[in-house]
Amino acid sequence: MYQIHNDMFSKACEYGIKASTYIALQSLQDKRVSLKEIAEEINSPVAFTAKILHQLAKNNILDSVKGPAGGFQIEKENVEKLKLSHVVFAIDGDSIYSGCGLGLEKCNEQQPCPLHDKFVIIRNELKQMLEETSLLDLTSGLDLGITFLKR
Amino acid sequence: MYQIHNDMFSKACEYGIKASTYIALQSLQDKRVSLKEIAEEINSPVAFTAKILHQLAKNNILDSVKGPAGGFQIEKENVEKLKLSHVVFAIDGDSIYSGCGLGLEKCNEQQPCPLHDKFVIIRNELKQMLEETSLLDLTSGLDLGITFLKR
DNA sequence: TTTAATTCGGATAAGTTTGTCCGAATTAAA
DNA sequence: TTTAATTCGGACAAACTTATCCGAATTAAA
Repeated sequence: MYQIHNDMFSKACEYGIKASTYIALQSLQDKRVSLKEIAEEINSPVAFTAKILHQLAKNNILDSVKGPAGGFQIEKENVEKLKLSHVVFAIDGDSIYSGCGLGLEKCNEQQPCPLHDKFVIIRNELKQMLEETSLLDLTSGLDLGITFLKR
Repeated sequence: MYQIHNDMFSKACEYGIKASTYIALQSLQDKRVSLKEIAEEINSPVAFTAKILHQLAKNNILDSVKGPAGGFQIEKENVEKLKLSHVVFAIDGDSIYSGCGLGLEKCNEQQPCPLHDKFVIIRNELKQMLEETSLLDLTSGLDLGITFLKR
């Protein structure tokens, strides 16, 4: 009927997470990276990625520097402090934390949809995972060639 | 930046689940229900809902009858057998069971994305929830006014 | 047999997300 | 000071999802 609905995250969010992870990895080695390099490394459309990086920079997740030898960077000490939840929030807002699984305007403990209780459980686990996973966690396997940001 | 990304399910899926639940509830009382009534009860756009019901009927989740006094129905004995996973699958396909959290084409145990392990855990819980929740489960609270399909 | 209620199903429109283009602003280096 | 590399940011285009419209097919009832 429709195209496959495959997104726990939006594309913007996927790119944001992958870009942040790559930037974090390079930042740990004191390397600043350009938009072009990032897009290549995470296999994402350049201009679209630019907007997402800009958004992340505005939300103080990344530092951006214009001009030659400019690019994006994350303060070393922040690589561990920054969690997936921060990245997701900067791009998609607090959507993951609110909203009814069946799309009801007002759905809560008092007047829940039939799926409410079961849905809340799953979402809280997602929330917890996002809040306890840092950019540092995501970089760990990359160096060793255990994990990948493209393919 | 973008609109709030609020969907664990697509709208089509939300309507499909709510409609199936309402039809199940009425079917338990041997009532066949019309598209119009369904759309009203679940607060969904009529024509769009028609397409989703049609899709569910094609996948043998619903029985549909044309003509006056026609409408949609679910065999009583199927109300408990039909799980959320069946409804979701009929509308969105197997998306929930496949696909990488970060959108990689090839992401698996051997060559995972950095989020793979944590993502798989969450998704398996979602999968399990969908597979063990029946339409009967969803109807239980509706009669008693404990749960709601609109508002 | 006719009528009317209903689902079926294609065409099309509207809205959102994703993606592209291009010039402006910034800034390091020549 | 000029040049060139880069991010910034708006306008626009493409793709996908959601939604509407309307006629065809079906069928129970008048």
